[in-house]
Amino acid sequence: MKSLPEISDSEWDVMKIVWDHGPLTSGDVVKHLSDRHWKPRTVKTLLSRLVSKGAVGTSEEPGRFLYAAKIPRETLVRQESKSFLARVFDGAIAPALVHFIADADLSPKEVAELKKILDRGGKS
Amino acid sequence: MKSLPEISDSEWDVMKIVWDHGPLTSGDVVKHLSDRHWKPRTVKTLLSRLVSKGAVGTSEEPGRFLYAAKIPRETLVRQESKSFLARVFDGAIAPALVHFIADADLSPKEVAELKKILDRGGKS
DNA sequence: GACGGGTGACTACAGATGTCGTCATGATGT
DNA sequence: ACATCATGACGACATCTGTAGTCACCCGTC
Repeated sequence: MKSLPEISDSEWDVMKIVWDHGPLTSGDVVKHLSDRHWKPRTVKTLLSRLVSKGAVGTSEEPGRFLYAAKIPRETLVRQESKSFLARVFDGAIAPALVHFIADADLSPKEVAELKKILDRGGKS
Repeated sequence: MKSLPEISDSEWDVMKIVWDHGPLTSGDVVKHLSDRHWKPRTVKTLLSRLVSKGAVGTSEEPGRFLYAAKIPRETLVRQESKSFLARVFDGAIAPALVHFIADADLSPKEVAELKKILDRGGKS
C-alpha cells in the first residue's frame, strides 16, 4: 500500500483546480481561486506542499513551470470518504447513507437515479 | 447559528465513547479506548479539550468526576457530513451518494432499506 | 544589456492537533 | 492517620495548517 498523503481543506481547493484544469501554472491556479482571496504566495505554498506530498507533479518546460495532478481524483475521494466514514460512522456505510438521504433535499430525478444505482450496486 | 466546535479525529474517538456509555469517569473512557493504546494522560487531554470546546460537560459528585456529552451526536454528525461534502464533493450530495453506493458492498437487505428511505426522502 | 514582473525556493508564525509529563489533591487501603 | 494510587489542573512540544513575506532567478522589453 502506498499510503496516500493527507490533503487538508485548503489543499483540496487547490487540488480541485488542478484536476479540473489540467496542467497549469501557479498563476492560473491563483486566478481560478480568486474567490478565495488568497495571496498568490499562499496558493504557491499550498502547491508546494502538494508537490512534496506527491499529490501534484511539476513539469518544467522552457518558459513555463506547470503543475498537474499525480493522484487521480477518484483515489483521493475514495480515501477521504473512507476516513470520513470511519471517523463519523465507524466505517458503516449503510447508516451513513441513511443519514445523507434523509438529510438531503433530493429532487425526484435524483431519487430515481439513485434507485437505479442501487439496483445495479446491490449484486455487484 | 451557534457555531459548533471543531472535533478532531482523536476527539471523535473520545466523543463516541462518551455518547455510547453515558456519563463516565475519565478512567472508564481510557478502558473503552484501550485498543487505541493511549496513555491515560492523552485521553484526559482530549477530554479536557472537548470540555473547553463545550462538546462535553462535567458533573462533580462526591467521589466521582463524570463526563457526559453536551452536544447530541446527531448534531455533530450533521456538521461533519456537511463539511465533508463541501470539501470533497463541493457540497453536492447526489454525486456523493452515487460514489458511496457504487463503492459500498451493500447487502440486498440494505439496498431495500435504502430504497424505502429514498421513496420517503424526496421531501420531508 | 540592465530592469521589472512573474514565479520557484526558503522562511515565518500563530493556532490546532497528537501525545505525553509533572504536580497536587482527594480517595483508598491497611 | 499514613502511604499509595487515581485523577483533575496546567504545561510541554513536535507537527500540521492557514496564511503570507523575502529572496533570487528567468524572460521579455526598452
